[in-house]
Amino acid sequence: MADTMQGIKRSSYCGDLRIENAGEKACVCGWVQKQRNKGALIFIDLRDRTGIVQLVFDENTDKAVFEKAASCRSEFVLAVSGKVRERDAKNPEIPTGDIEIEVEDLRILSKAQTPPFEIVNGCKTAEDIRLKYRYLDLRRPELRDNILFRHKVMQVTREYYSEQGFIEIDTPMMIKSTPEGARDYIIPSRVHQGNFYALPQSPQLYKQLLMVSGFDRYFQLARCFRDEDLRADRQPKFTQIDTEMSFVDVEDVLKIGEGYIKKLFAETLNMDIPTPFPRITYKEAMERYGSDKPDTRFGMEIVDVSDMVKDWGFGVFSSAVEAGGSVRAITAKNAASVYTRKEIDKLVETAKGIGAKGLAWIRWADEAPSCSFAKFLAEGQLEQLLEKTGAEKGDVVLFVADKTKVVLPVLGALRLNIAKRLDIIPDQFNFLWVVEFPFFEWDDESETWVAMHHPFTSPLDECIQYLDSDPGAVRAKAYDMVLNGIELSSGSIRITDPELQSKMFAALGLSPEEAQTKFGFLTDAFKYGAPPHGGMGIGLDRLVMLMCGADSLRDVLAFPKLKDASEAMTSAPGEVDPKQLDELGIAIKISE
RNA sequence: GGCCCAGUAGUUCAGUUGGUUAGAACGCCAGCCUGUCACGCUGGAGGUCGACGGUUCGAGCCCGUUCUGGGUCGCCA
Repeated sequence: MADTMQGIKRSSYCGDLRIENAGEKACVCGWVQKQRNKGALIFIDLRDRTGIVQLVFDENTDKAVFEKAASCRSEFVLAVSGKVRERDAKNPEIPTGDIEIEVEDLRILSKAQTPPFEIVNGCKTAEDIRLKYRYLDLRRPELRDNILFRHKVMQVTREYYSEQGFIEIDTPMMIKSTPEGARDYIIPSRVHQGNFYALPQSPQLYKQLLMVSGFDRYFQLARCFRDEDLRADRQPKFTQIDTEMSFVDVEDVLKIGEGYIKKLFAETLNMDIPTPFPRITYKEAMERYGSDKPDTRFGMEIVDVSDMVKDWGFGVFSSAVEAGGSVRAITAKNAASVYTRKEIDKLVETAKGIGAKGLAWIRWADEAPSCSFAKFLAEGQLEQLLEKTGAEKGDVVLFVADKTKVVLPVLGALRLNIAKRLDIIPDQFNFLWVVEFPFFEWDDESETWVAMHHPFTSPLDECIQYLDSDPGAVRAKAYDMVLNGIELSSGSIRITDPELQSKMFAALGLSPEEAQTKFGFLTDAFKYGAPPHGGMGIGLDRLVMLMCGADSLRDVLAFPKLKDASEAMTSAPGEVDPKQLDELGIAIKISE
């Protein structure tokens, strides 16, 4: 039988004891990190969520307690009482290194099997094994500290938005499924057989209704769900710091967002993030970085050489420009030593994988630059290209010629790929706003315009005139907060004018009837007095991940899902009792 | 769904040209040790080499199929 806590009470966390406590009696509880048996002297490192404290047992003090200590193995759960004393041999490596506890009462509250991996930082054990024993993995200080940090972030978040007059309001988790956007997780209804709720992808529509109700400023640490394939930075359930404000325009929303980041970094990492954040339009972000979420921690910006090369007679370049596309380049400084011919060939394959037809390049390693299309160039043209791209000896220049909507993302992806390889990305936090997103995006598959953000996004005032004539030119009051190449937040000013809203639906090819069925409850609400409003949702998980320096969302979530959206410990999802299915009127048909 | 990478001891890995009984480190178990803190020393246990099939006198290694895990593209308004 295990010992109990009868008659004792924890007086302190392990990691909190200091030299000032020397001479005091203390009772601590925790897990055995390590037992070191010296023969007639045993040390045990006891761990809880605050850290580690050393226990000491002397054979000559109390034989019975000593022998009990000798039986302790890793991960046993102990409660000990004794005297805190200054150590003979101090350990400057840990905060409690000046003291130890001379144990008088030792309780073994729970024995433990040998864990399948060691509970230590820098654990190299494969992640799937650690996820199967997540409760053990979470004992590791680095993971534990991420979870504790996440708690701090959530606290500061609530504090900031409350201070700014935002009201925290829950919105429903079981909502109506709308076929827009990502795939929904759906929940069958028993009462309404054949009907389904959906888990929310975001509280978008409800928070807009709250503005109509007059709450004016709303926030929520909202749980959101999307049934799409997972990535290191994508989980099926995620938490958004969801906000909405009334009587505002773009400036007001961005200012609140910046203020939040500034306070958060100051109070959790003691870092000053300069505000306002740099702003860049979507168009400029695409043209300079080939991405709508640019990583601005390094240069290697895209250069347009279309005008220079279009008449040079090199078919690959000239035909791309003639077809309405462009020829653009990036210059990787001092890359020639890493990017040998063979490595450049790999880059070409990478580029093809992303959608490019090929990659032209100049590699300037030796005295004379070598160029993949040298034989098509006339005297002096290579020099012109080198000058235009700013290339010098030691550099590699890469060219992509195609439709511009292929060229830019390909170069953007190569830019990131190369920067990682060359290890030139400094460790810093570069926040920026990407603004003026296009409202519409042409979808090749359905051959229609679709909303890039969502159909309630307000166009820029000066763009409304193009709605009918040139949808592609319509820019929106939509903005993203970007940190180090990751989209942290997305938001917009919404449409509240019914007339404008119907025009947007029409431009998206939605008939008034369809619009009414899908979104009627929102547009109807707007008929009763809707304040202008807008907001944003900040991805809490991604934010915490970046602040912790973690590589994966799984490192900042207590119980993440695996790549196939299952859960390692409970192996959810699982089958249900046929009776449950009967009540729901559901029959299972496995598709091939 | 496509592509790439990896599966050998509890864990992390090595394993040469296909050749005797598959190794190391950590962990685990036992013994010794009064100031350790990555404790030390001695000894020990621990393997369906992911699975199936094939080639071969002989397969951890070669070939085929398959399973599992990870990354990535598609997808993610």
